[in-house]
Amino acid sequence: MCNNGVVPTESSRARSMNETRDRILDVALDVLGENPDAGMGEIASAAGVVRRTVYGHFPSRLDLIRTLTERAVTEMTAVLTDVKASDAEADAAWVEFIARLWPVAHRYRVLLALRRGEYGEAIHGLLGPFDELLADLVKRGQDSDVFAQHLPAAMLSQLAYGAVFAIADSDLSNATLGARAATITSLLMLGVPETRAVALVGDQSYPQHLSAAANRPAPDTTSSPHSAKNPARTV
Amino acid sequence: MCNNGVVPTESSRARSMNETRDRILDVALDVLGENPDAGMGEIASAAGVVRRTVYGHFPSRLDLIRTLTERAVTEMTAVLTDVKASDAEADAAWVEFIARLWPVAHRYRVLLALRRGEYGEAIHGLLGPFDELLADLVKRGQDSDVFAQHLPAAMLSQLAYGAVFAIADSDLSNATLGARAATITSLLMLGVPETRAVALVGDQSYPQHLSAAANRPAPDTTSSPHSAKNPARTV
DNA sequence: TCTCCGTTGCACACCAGTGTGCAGCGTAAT
DNA sequence: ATTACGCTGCACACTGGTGTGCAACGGAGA
Repeated sequence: MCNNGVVPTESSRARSMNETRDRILDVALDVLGENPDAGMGEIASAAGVVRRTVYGHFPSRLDLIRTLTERAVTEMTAVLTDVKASDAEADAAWVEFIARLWPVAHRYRVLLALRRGEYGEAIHGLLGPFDELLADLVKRGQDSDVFAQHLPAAMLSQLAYGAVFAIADSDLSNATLGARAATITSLLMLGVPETRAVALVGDQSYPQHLSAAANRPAPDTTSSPHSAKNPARTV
Repeated sequence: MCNNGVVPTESSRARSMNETRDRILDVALDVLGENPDAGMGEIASAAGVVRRTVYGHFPSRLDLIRTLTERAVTEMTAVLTDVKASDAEADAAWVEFIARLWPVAHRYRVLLALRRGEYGEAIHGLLGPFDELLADLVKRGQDSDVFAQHLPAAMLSQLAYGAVFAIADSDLSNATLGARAATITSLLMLGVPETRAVALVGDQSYPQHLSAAANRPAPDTTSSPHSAKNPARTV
């Protein structure tokens, strides 16, 4: 043994093992994103391993999903706390939050789906702290009259970021204008006037270079290459 | 046989059979609303019959769910087409639509859940025509600059009425202010300015002509303590 | 009264998924 | 070369749901 520390300098064996583990987690995020009811077999083969191997890393399906969720929640929470730390107005903070969340939003969409279904209780519990953080941001906005108050902050925040994920899950998910649309939509339902919303997305995150593209770039009545099972599953 | 017609004047036997059938459908709507993965056994016992009896009326689980969905879609479509028939502005039509849908919204919430999951494809297909109708209404609003255009009508409409169902599913579901909150929220995300939204819900629907009709069919406050599994599941 | 038939209760067979045990294989470390 | 060990492939038991078959019960209708 040349390693008296804990984390640094893993043996090649241990490293490749962690690679497998991480790959399983990554792939599971995708697979479960497409079909929250996917079995361990599907996840395994998608990760290029055998079902038995998955059980070698995660004792149970719940364990895998919990690990998955903890990972995602940690990342999202980090972004959110960081954004909230700034002294910006709530609406600007929201825009920043969505902008930084967007690139990985399609990965975390699965959390909303996982919330229902078999392990919903557990996943819901893990998301609890994050939900509170988010609700707090919205509450701040409501208290400073930046956001509307037609709904309690807890619910309004859920609706707003649920809408963001719904859009991220749609065909617009990759397009940069998807981020813009998602941000504007969420701002609107938070009660931000459209002019203000447009102004915010215009200069806060995605500067001028694509400010013109808002109006239906692709009517998109047909497609839906996305979502293997249910096209346009929206909310 | 005293009955040469088809529907009218059923024998007592046939009537009680249809009662059982309808009761199963009704109960299934509630049970599946709480847990979309509920099995035939759960549905059966909730309806006060045995699992075997359910299979006597519906050859398969899919058949039950399809019948359920067709029923719901028919009702919702009727309301929507009726609302669209008026020459009101799109936003006013939307308000009217939500107002008339609200009393039964908690029953149809299950459709959104059913859309994912096992039979998602089939349910999605059945909802298709309704979705188009709804998208068309939103499109009309966009074309007349009543609704915003940050998203294509097809998606915007889904998001908006998804939000309505999400609110209907929440704790506010029974309170009349739930309807108000749902309407305002959906209007906001459709791009209607807050002042206009408030004005619309203020005098368009609840006051005089509908105030009595909006909550007619037995407030039904008791049934289904709601959300057995996941509290505040929102979107 | 007797017959019909919806309902019941229990019996199955049949999946599909989970989780485990174990022998063996290949490869990096010693 | 030998060991350690992650991965494989196959075995199995178990669970929980679906859908069916069938004898029996019981009330409404002839």
